[in-house]
Amino acid sequence: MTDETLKDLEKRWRKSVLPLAVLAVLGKGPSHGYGLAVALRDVLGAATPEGTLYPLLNGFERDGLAVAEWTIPDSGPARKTYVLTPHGRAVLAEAGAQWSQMSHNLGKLLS
Amino acid sequence: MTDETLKDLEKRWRKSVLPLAVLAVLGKGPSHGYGLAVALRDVLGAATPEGTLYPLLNGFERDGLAVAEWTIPDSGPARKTYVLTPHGRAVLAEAGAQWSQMSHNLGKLLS
DNA sequence: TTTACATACCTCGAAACTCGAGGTATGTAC
DNA sequence: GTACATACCTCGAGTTTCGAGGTATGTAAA
Repeated sequence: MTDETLKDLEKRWRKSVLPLAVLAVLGKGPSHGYGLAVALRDVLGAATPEGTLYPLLNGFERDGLAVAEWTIPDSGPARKTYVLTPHGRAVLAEAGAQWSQMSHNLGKLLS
Repeated sequence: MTDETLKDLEKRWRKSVLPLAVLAVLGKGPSHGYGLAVALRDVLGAATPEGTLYPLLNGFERDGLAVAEWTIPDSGPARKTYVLTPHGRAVLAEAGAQWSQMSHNLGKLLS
C-alpha cells in the first residue's frame, strides 16, 4: 500500500510539471519529440509516455509557444523539430519564476 | 492569449503538487480542511478549490495517511481535524525527498 | 432583524486530461 | 530476415479536476 500511494504521489506531480519541463528544455535550444523524451527522463526521473508528450507538443504549437519544422537528418527517420517563439520564451520566464517561488515555499515546508 | 496559456501552466503544476503540499502542511501539525486551504494559498500562491481539497483529504483518510477527528470549537462550526499517521509520515519523507531531487533538476534547467 | 460575510463541511457531474495500445516508417546490427 | 533503436502519430477507456450548489454556525453592520 505504501508503495502504491507513494507512486501515485510521484506520478501526480511529475506529469503536471511536464509542460513546464518541456518548455524549459526547449528554452535551452530546439529539440524534437523523441529527443525531449530522453532529456525529460533525466530531469523528471521517469519516462514520459508518448501519448502524453506528442499531444502536448501539438498544443504548444497551437498556442503559439513553439513552431515546428520538419528536418531530414542524413540518416534515420524525419524529425519534427520544435523552436520556442518569443511568446513561448516570455511564458517560460514568467511560469518559471512562479514555479521557483512555489518550489521555494514547498521546500521550506518539507525541511 | 499569453495570460491564458500561462494560467494553464500554473494551474497544471499547482494542482499536482497539491497532495504533497497538503502532506507537508500536515507534517507540521494537525489541521482541518478550511485551515489547510488557507495555508495552501500561501504556499502555492493560489486558492485551492474545495471540490479538489475535500475529496483529497478523504483519500488520505482512506489510504491510511491521516486520521480525522471531529472537534467542536468554543465557537463556530465543527471542524474535522486531520493528523498524519506514521504511514503518512513515511510517505511524506519519501515523496518529499523525491520531489526535492526533481525540483533541483528543474531549477537548474530554468536558471 | 435581516443582510452580508467569514468560517466550515460536503457531493455531483460535465469537461479535461492521461497514457497504454496500436500503427507507420527508416537505419543498423546480428 | 529478424530484432532493436530511432521517430512520428491517434484513439479512447479510465481517471481527475473543480465550479456549482447545498448545509450550517457566528459575527457585524444596516
